[in-house]
Amino acid sequence: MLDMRLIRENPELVKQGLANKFDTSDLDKIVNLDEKRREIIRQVEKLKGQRNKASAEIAQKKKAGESADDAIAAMRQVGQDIAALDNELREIDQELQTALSWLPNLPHDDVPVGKDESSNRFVREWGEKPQKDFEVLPHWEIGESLGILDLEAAARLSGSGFYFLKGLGARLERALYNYMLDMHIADGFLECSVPVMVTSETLFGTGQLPKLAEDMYKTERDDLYLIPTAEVSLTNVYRGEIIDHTMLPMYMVAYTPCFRREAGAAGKDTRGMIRVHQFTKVELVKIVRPEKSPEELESLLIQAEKVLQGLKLPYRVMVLATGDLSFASAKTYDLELYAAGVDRYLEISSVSTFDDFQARRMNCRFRDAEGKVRFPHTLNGSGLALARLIPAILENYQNADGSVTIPDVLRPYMGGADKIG
RNA sequence: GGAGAGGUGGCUGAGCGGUUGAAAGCGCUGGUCUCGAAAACCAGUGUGCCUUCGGGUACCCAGGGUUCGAAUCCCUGCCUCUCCGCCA
Repeated sequence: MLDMRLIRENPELVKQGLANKFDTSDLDKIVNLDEKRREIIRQVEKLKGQRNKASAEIAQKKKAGESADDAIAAMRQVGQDIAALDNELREIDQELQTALSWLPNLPHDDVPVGKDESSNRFVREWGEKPQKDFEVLPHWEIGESLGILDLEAAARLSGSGFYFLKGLGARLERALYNYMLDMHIADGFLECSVPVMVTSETLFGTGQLPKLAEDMYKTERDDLYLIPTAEVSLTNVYRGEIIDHTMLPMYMVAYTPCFRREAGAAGKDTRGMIRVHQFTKVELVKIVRPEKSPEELESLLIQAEKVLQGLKLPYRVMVLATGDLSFASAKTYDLELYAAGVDRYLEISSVSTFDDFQARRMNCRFRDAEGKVRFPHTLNGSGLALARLIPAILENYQNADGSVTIPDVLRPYMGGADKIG
């Protein structure tokens, strides 16, 4: 949620930000609703002042045993006027809140302006693409031939867009998330195990609702959504609360399944486990003091990179263009992992700062050392997505004989095994 | 799922439909005292909105309703607790 005060006082700045994000919301309408809202508040509060005064007098008279019938009769009309204005105010409030809830966050000044990913800017890269003197099979082929990935079984159970790992494949997933969790915990993140079904209020808080309703699974009977990312459960942990500044910065990490309908993605990445409806992910979330958030973003990015460096997987860092940013994000770095079998870069982590956009939607605040109540900044980053990591390992660590070498750092988690196959 | 009880400030906990934004206690902050600390005493201590910056107004789980007037009465929803049932 954007600050209404900012919109009111600096509409041109907000308009520019929205334009850079290629958002077409009618900001003038919002400014007008806001003005109308304040006008009604001025009127109704004046009447309420009268009413409160009269009520006190009525109470006094009754106490003194005098008749207050005249005063009561006189206030009857005022009471009706107040009710009418309150109704009008409620409607305008609702209209204004709805309009505000559809406004995306504003991008930072240093985010490249552009309508899609072709404007994303290269930041840095790490590692060498593996040189292979044989044809590297894509992960779905090598996975099937090693007997560790059974996409047919997954389709039998759930239809297209699911994966079924077996044996050392399932073990590899477990090794990966244990490796990642251990690393993040050692670096100060609080390990959390969280609900994967949440209410619409929770999804509103992080900005998935109202805009992304079509991209999520919903349990109609109970009105709960399956989370598309653990960001939702972690970030909302103090929704509606005022926390003490000594709790900041708060670093959290959780391993969860994630659920995405991938509506509108038909035809893209139809093979293998790169784009699926259910995948697992280790997610990192930070809640921090506003003045610290730029450096917290950089260190969060480094935290995600550390996983790939440990696994010796080559990647590049991109900063997303304004048009490629998600609804709630003010600035996002993508980590793109090179996978030799499909011969392309896969988005494996998205590291974002939301400024106070999510905190406002969640109404999550903190009391600073001076006792002042303020909105914190929230950030998150994948650390990392397993359904992209496993294909990259199966492809980049593939050997000519059809086996796959297990990265050094995972071997302790794999019962000492050094290769699959 | 069935039966019952209940949701009040950071916490505990009062609160006949009418000076109740809300007693009291605890906690916290500042002060006095002290070489310093503890104790004691004194003072302060919620959030949002509107504002002509004097103030005004709203909020006692949430949303409706009754009333001149609601923390207090009524309805709906959510949540918590106890007992039973079911169950990993």
